Amino acid sequence: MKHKNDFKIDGRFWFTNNGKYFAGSGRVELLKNIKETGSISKAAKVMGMSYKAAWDSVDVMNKITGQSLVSRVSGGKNGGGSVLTDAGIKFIEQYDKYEKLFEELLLLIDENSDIDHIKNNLNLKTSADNSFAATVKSISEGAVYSMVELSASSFTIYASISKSSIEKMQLQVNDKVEALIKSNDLVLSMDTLNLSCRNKFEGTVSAVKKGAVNSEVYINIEDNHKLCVMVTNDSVSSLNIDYGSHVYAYCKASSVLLVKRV
Amino acid sequence: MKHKNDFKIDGRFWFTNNGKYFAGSGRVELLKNIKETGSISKAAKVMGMSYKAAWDSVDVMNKITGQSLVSRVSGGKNGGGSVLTDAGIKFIEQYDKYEKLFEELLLLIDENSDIDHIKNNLNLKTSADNSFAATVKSISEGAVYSMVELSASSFTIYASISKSSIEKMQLQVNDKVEALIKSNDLVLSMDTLNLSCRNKFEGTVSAVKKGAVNSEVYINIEDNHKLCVMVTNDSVSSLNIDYGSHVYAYCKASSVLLVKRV
DNA sequence: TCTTGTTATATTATAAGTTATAGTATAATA
DNA sequence: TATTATACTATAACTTATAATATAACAAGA
Repeated sequence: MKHKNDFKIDGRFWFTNNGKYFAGSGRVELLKNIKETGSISKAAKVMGMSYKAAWDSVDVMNKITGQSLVSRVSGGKNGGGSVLTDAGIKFIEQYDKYEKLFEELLLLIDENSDIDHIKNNLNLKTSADNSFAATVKSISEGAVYSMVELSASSFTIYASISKSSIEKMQLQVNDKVEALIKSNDLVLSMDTLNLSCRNKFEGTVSAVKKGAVNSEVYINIEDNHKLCVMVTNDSVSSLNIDYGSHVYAYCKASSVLLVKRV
Repeated sequence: MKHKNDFKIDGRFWFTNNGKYFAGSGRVELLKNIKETGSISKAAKVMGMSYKAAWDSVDVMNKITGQSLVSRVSGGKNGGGSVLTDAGIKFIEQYDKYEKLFEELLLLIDENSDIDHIKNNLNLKTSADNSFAATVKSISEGAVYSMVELSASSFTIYASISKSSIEKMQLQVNDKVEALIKSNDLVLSMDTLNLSCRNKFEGTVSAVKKGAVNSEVYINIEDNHKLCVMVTNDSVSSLNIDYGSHVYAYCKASSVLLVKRV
C-alpha cells in the first residue's frame, strides 16, 4: 500500500535592519500588547513572556532604528508606562500588511509552484479550477476563430479564440497570459486516445473527492502542476479511477479561456 | 533629519507533514551531505553537527513518512553506511525548487509592499467575448457544485462553481466579480424555450459577422449591453437570423466563469 | 517625606537543549 | 575469529536560553 503523505509548506518572515534581526511575529505581538496595555510589564504578562525578555526586545528595537518605536517613562503618575510612537504604530500596520501577503503567497505555492502563476493570481482570483501561467507562442488566424499556441512551463496548450477577442485583447506573440480551464471542460481517460481535442495532459491521480453526483479528481501532472477534473461518479467507478491511477485528461481548445493583465 | 532605515524582509520555509515539522534547510543540507559522503557520521562532521542530532533528524524523517528517505546499514563492508533512497533524492530536488521559489517570493513581497497601488492600476483583458460586472447575491451550496446567483445591472446571472473554487476565491455575498461567458457557450433561439439552461438573455440582433463555418451574432440586450454569440452558418440561415431579429440567448450556469479582484 | 507602580539593570537560579563520551550492535572481510 | 567503520543507544557534562529575583531610579501624588 502506498503511504499517503500530507506534505504542506509553512514559513515565517521577519524584518532585518542592515542584515540584523529586527522584528518578527513575536515582537510585533509585543508591540501590539504594549499599545493595548500601555506598559511593557503588563504586555509581557499578557503573552506569558518574561519582563526581561520583553524589555530587552523593546530596547533592541529602539536602539536599532533611529526613531524609537516605543516611548518609555519611568516614575510618575502610575509609576510610569510605555506607549507606541507614531513610528511604532506605522510599523505594526506595515507588518500586518506584509503578513497577509506572505500567507497568501504560501497558499499559492502549495497550489501551483510557478512564479508567473503566483504573480498573476496575486490580486486576482477566478472560479476556474485550473489555471496556467503561459506565454503566447503563435497565433494562427482563421476566418472567425484563431488558434493560439501557448507554452506553460513544459506544456503546450492550445486555445481557440474568436478573432474579435484577439483584437480586443490586442493579443500578440510573447504576451504573458493566464490560461483558464474549468474542471468540467476536461475529459478523463485511462488510455491515450485519438480525440479531436487539442489539449492533452498526462499524470497520476492524487485524490478523488466524491460528491452526490460528481467527483473531483485531482491529478498530478508534470512540473508540480495539479489538475482538477470533474467526473460523474459513474465514470469514476466504470473507469476504476483511484489514487495512483495513471490517466489522461483531454480538453478542447475552445474551452480554454485567456486572461491578460495590462 | 530622517534616519535612513535599511529594512529588508527575510524568511524561512519548511515542510510539514500533518502539521508537524518535517524538514527545512538544515535537514535538507544534512541529506545532501549524506548523499555526498555515504554516511550519517561523516555528513554530521562536515557541517559541524553532532552525530546524535544528525541521527535523530534522519530517524524522525524516516519515521514521519512511510517510505524512508535514508537507507541505513550498520555493519558490513566498511562498517556500514547510509544512502539516500529514491524518495530522498526526489525530496531534495523538490526542496531546491521550492527554495528558489520562496526566495523569489520574498523579493516579490519587498517590491510589492505597496499592494494597493498595483490593485488600482490593474487592468484586465480576457478572451471571453462577453463579460458582466456583477455582484454576488446568494450562494447555494451543493455537495460538489454551488450555485452562485449574480446581479448584473438588471440581469440575474447564475454561475455553477465547484465548491473548492468558491473556497479558493473566498467568494462571499456582496462580492464584486466579473462574470465571463464565451461566445460559443451561448445558444440562440427565436422563441422563448423551456431549456435546462439557467441563463437567458433577450434582445435584438445588431450585426451578423459571417465566417467560413461560423458566424458571430451580436445582440443588443437590456441596459445597453451587447452579447456576442457564436453560431454555425447553417443555424443562421435555418433560423433566419438577421439584423433586427428578436432573439433569445441561452447559457448553462456551468459555462459562466467568475473573476474576482482582491 | 513617604507611597506607588512602573521602568531599568544586574545577578542568580532554573530549565531546556545540545554535545561529548562511552559503550553496544552489526555484518562483511581478511 | 579478530578487525573494521559504521549504526545505534544511553548518559553525563556542558552550554545556552529563559525565568526569577533583587534592587535602584523615577516622578507624581497623598
